[in-house]
Amino acid sequence: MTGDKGQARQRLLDATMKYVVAHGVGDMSLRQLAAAVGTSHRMLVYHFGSKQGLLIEVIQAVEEQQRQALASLLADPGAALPDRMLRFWAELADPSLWPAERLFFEMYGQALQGRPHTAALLDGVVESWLGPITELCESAGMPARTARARARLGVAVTRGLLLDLLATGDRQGADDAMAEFMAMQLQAPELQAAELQAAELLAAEPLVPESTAP
Amino acid sequence: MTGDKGQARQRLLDATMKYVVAHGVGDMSLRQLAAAVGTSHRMLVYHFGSKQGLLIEVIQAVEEQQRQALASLLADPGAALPDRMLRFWAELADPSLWPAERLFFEMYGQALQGRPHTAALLDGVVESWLGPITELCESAGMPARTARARARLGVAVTRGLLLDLLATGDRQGADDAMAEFMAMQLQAPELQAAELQAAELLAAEPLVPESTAP
DNA sequence: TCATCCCTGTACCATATGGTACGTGTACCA
DNA sequence: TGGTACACGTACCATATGGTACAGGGATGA
Repeated sequence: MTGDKGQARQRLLDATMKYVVAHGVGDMSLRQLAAAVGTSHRMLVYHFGSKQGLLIEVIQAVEEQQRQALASLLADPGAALPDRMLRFWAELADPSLWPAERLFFEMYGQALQGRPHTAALLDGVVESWLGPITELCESAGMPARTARARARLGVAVTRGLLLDLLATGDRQGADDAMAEFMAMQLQAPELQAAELQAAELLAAEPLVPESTAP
Repeated sequence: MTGDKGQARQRLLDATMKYVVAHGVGDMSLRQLAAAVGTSHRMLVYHFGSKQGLLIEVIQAVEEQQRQALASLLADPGAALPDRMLRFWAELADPSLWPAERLFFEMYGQALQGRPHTAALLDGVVESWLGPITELCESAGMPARTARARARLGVAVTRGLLLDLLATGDRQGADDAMAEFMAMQLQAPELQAAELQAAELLAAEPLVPESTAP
């Protein structure tokens, strides 16, 4: 129809992304997908070699979208740090992004269980965010170690609250918790002494393993 | 062998839990499971009715373990709040619990995507923790609204850092971030003014949806 | 001894899956 | 005009899956 080399393939990949964002990646079969995107499963194998190949491309595309989201966080350097964080949270918490975030956590969970392709997802899943955010914190005047810990904490808070939001749908509750975190940061921008104290407590803690998950 | 009614069933359920904790629940087939626990897939269907039935029981068992973990958090009321939180984190972060936590996040991700059985997992996944922890915070002197937000934040931090830890294996980094959070709490136990300010900022924020996940 | 009940295994079935063989159409280039 | 490369569909295959029919095994109680 088009004739342009690779164009059909790209069209299929885009349609697949849409389908996967909407339906998840867990119980995806080539035939269902093909029917949904208006082709035959034969074509998917033709263009992507195998189901694995397709999944890998999808995951890479998701990673690419993440990197772009990160880049957008670093843009607009005019605004103050808390303001930028608020904007970022407001974007992430918007329902229009929920399907993509569900997909992210689904693939994250599968990757943690060692699913072959998804495993690569874990490589930079924390580190790639840490660098830039750490710089952000340092530019706000924090010492290096504090900045890194604070950045890590920020990523954790964001993901944890997103998990909450996706499960409960309670936007108000999640916003309140994020506001609390912001407030704590505004109130306690520097706290090397207390931080050191807490770290020592943690290091000296006797470990008492017990039943299970959080 | 035993003759006691229901005992064989319980044995299979226990063995299934072990298998599922170790291998995940995503690509579990009755035959693989049966081979791993030393029986035939026929018996699994016999005892649990269907694969669905088995999964439901497994998930209920996981939830039960969660409730027990929560109960253990509330025990030992002698220690101070930050100390108790540190103990709790030290327990959760111990590698012996990682497999169970991987399973938790895997099922969480599947539940977010609407997998039939797992969906029930989301019901109390946040709320059941919020109540007790909120009480904890209130008993530490926080006003009600702050306490609830702080509790929600605590759950988010814990789960977020656990996600980090499971992906990176960087115990030190996760501990540092948790210590930072503790320090922030010690430094800023009361902050109604700043909290309100942040909440208003968040409420007035113009929403600018963009690409994708966290 | 017989009957009953719980448990277990073997063999089987229908289905859905990922992947392949083969044929066709269409555009472009020589 | 012929040829080549890409795109696409139909039919098919081997396999693995969840679930079922059937046939006991072994213990308990009458």
